[in-house]
Amino acid sequence: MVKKNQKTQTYGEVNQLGGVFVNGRPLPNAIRLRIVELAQLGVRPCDISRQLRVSHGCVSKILARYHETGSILPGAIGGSKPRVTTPKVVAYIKDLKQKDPGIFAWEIRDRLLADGICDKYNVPSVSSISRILRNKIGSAVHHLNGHYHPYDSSKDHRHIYSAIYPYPCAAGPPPQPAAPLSQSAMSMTSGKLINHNSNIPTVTPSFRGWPTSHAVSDLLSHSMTFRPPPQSVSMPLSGQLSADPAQNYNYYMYLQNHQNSVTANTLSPIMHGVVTPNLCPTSHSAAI
DNA sequence: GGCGTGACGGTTGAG
DNA sequence: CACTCAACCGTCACG
Repeated sequence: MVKKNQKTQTYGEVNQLGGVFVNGRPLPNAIRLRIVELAQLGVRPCDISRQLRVSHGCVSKILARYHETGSILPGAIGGSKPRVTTPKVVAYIKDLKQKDPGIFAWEIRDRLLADGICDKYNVPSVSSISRILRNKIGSAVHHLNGHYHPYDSSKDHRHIYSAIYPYPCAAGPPPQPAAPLSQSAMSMTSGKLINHNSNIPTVTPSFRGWPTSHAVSDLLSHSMTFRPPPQSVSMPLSGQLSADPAQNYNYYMYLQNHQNSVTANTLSPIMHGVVTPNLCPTSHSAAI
């Protein structure tokens, strides 16, 4: 596993356009930035695809996401859905049940909302509450009171996992549509963090979700200040990318991200919770 | 030729 | 701590 990761992340794979990519991993933020940047300069997606040597499907996907959410960042990879039946919620349900053995599951649900234990985004479904009553509080009492709910729709309550569900991974402000870059946004300097190894700006969301369009604009503004690596790799000005530098640049970014991932400069913002954990190195892999 | 989209093989991380 | 599984990824091929 580790061996395979190291091999893949070191060498990557080459797509039909000659670009280097790592299967299963997001493109580097700098590439994503370039895609959005070039699109806003009026470069056609097909040309962006050729210039950056990224598949047009990927360009299409990134631009579509940007227009929809205002973010260029990849989504949160991995992990499990948040649990709504936290110990606190279970304890509260148990308390309600003990105080009023005849209470219905839907009444408990209403109480959870009314009492501020849950909000509309993380309140358990009626069937979930029934399951809690059945499994965690005692089936005997539950059945004797005739409140057993035979239908278990536990597979159907995914709607409760909202984008603003308040847990560390998906919490945060709702997505905002993309807006044209403004000069004021371009000149913003707060709310960002510069990676000193690469001079690539990093947004500083304290959540694992989308940054605001301001954050994206900020990112875009600083992508212009990206410094090319000292080797033969160059980073042309917007709209003037040539194919080969793009490939080198692409490949360089993978190597650089791989190297950065184990440095204190990269780990520091992560430890301070200002970089999306999705972009953090893990114990299994150091890739972003 | 350009673009949207689904299948595919892959990675990730909470549980 | 190995495993599961559902989230995500980019590429590719098709229409």
